[in-house]
Amino acid sequence: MAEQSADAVLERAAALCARRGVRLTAQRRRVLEILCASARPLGAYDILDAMREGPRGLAPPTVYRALDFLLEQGLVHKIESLHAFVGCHHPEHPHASQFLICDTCGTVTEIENEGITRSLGSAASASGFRPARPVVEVIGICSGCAKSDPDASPRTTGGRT
Amino acid sequence: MAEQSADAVLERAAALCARRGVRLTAQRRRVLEILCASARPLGAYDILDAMREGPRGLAPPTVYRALDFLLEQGLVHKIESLHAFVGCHHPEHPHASQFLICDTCGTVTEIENEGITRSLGSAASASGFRPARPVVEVIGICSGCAKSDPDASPRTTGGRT
DNA sequence: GGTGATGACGCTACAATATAACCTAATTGA
DNA sequence: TCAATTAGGTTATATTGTAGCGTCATCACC
Repeated sequence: MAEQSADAVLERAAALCARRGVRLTAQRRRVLEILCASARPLGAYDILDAMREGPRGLAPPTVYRALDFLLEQGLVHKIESLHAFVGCHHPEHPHASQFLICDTCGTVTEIENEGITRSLGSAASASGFRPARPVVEVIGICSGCAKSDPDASPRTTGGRT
Repeated sequence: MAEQSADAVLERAAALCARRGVRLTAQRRRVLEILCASARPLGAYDILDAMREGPRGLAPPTVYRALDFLLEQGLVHKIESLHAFVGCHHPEHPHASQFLICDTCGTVTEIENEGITRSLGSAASASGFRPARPVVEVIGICSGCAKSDPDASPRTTGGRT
């Protein structure tokens, strides 16, 4: 996510980890760095490739372990419908993960919509369901792409899944 | 989904397809049947196994092709966070797909919450985003599991992804 | 400074999910 | 009936994610 300086995000992540008594090791930091430097979500193997550009050859478990850590700490999010990961902009406070995913240009926008959060909560409690991890991913076409191609239709099948 | 007679669902699916002029072939019907008979979401390879119990040996593309068709027709839904599929209860009218997924017993409940739909819509339009396919999957613990084990904590990592 | 416990990582192998590509068979519409 | 279209069979392979094990680093404590 390039909208904030990656440095700033990294710095805040380090502070957060220190405060929580967990270790932001070199590998974990590197993965976070790569994710923050990307404007779009990256697959685990994309990250792996990026890390291999350095000296050493790494294997998938290294990346997945770093991602597990970063997910637990709320420093990155997983986009389930893309099998991909993005850096989080505001890891300081817990929040639902809600995303707008452009099917044309691939950019992902994290939103924090109180209405969605509230509706989800009341829908869950109406059925006695105890929510732990909400996944909200709206796939569609972002305003930029809609403008440049007003007739664009999503690659995604149907509209009624 | 066993809450409605699978026969009834199948019958309505056939009628829908006829009305739409698309073909609910034997393979497609079989996949839908298997999904409707299951109380829980099934992976593509689970379906494949179930289909292999008959005479012939089938390959993955057969199942994935049938699933693509059923998804397009809104007869099944994909649960992104589980890489699995469920039959849809009310394919007649288009609807957002919203699910409560129990992390303990694995059951998936499809809900249709007007508030969620509305919030998603307004959040999207606020950013000029044209939504095509909303993915709403709340992972947590269902009321039944919460009752039988009040301290159950989700298998899912963290609460703050 | 040792030392044992724990956590992080390298590495190999493999499991699970999904698709490409090509060909044959069935169905449709004229 | 025949050409066009759609569905399905088959092989191979791509993509995503884990298990399991050994080694090294770090930390708490003596």
